Amino acid sequence: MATSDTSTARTSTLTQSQQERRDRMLRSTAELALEGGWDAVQMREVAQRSDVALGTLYRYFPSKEFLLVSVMIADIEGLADRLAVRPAQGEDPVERVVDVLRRANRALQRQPQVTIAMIRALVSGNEDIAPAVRETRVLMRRIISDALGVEGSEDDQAAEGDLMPIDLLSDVWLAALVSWISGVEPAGTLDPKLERATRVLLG
Amino acid sequence: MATSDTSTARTSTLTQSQQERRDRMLRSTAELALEGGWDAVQMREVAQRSDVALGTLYRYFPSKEFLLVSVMIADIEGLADRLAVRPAQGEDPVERVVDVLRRANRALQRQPQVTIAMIRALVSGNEDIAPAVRETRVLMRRIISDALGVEGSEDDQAAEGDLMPIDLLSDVWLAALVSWISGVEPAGTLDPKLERATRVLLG
DNA sequence: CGCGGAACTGGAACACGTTCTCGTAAGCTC
DNA sequence: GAGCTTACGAGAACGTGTTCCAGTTCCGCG
Repeated sequence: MATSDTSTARTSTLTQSQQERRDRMLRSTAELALEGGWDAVQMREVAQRSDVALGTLYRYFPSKEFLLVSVMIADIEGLADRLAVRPAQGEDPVERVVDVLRRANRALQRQPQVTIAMIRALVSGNEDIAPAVRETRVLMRRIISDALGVEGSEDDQAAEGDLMPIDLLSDVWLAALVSWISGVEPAGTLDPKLERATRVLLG
Repeated sequence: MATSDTSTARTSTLTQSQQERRDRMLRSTAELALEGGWDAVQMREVAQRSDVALGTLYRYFPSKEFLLVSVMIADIEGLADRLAVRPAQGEDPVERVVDVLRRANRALQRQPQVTIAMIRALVSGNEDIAPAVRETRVLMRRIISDALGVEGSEDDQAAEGDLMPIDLLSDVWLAALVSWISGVEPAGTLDPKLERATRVLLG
């Protein structure tokens, strides 16, 4: 759903070739991040691999952080699509959330260098990417609440019901990722920690 | 306690003049961050204000992030000292935690530019500052558990009792700070969010 | 005191994110 | 199709974090 929607605000004003250019840049970024992490994602190199001038890269993505957060958004949308196709396992809503978080973390840890680079950009504090960062946070929350099977009405305005535990859980998720990329905790502690947190917060 | 301890590992091997140099550099950093935030903390400028050569600055603090995290550690230790002198208010342990977090946030928000710069360094993902980052996380957790009046034995090994809620709360605290510096949430939402989180997690 | 090594200074040099300039190509309107 | 506007390409240029180097000072030790 997310990838095939050609009428969104972001894609509507781009020609075909522009869309392709944008995709190339995102792909090159992911490639470079996969090969050498944050340091390997160098703007000149991204531009070159994408057959695009440096200035063009900056026209599409006004900073390195913006570029990496954009990759992250695309990644999360991909994850959301996969989750839509094959929803979380389990009868118990809590179990489903645990399952989803595990799958998400597995995907993230499969390419640690990429994840680290993306999270680093996400929390960089760069002001000009605030909307993009907000979007990732919304997506993270949505992944959790979808798995939980939230009973709220259509408009996300209402349904204050029990949003807070979800908010808290997504905060814990973010903090866990930050702890990981900061070298404070090894990757292996992510899942157990989040599983316990899920049971405490939603159980 | 933290500031007057002259026998710790970090300070024991430094001469008087070296200790003074180190203090000057930390002070200059805080000054510059106060004036113009992250961008204003420029290594050449820090060195110049501290009457120190650039190379010397780098001998003491191997990166800009390390420098700012060091300022943060000093800050938190100062806060811990103030808390030791005038402990948190309230009969109820949960209320005390709420109170402490409020005081901490007030201190942080009084100098938003400084805080933003410090948090940005804290979550930078820079590998060579992992120990320092770990230290700040320990200090943050300690502030919470002290306020809560944790009943564990002396050695922090044992007392698994209910450390997790404290861990979670400190994670939420970090995530809230990150949300703030990322421009995802305004500063004003920090306190209410943390207060509700505290009640949910510790209540 | 004299000496050897570590610490410090001043400054050049390097790397990479970001900006700017200028000429060319592409797409839109009449 | 002609002209106008906007996007793009190529590359120079700038700023700042970081490293490096040659010379100097400081400090402990014989």
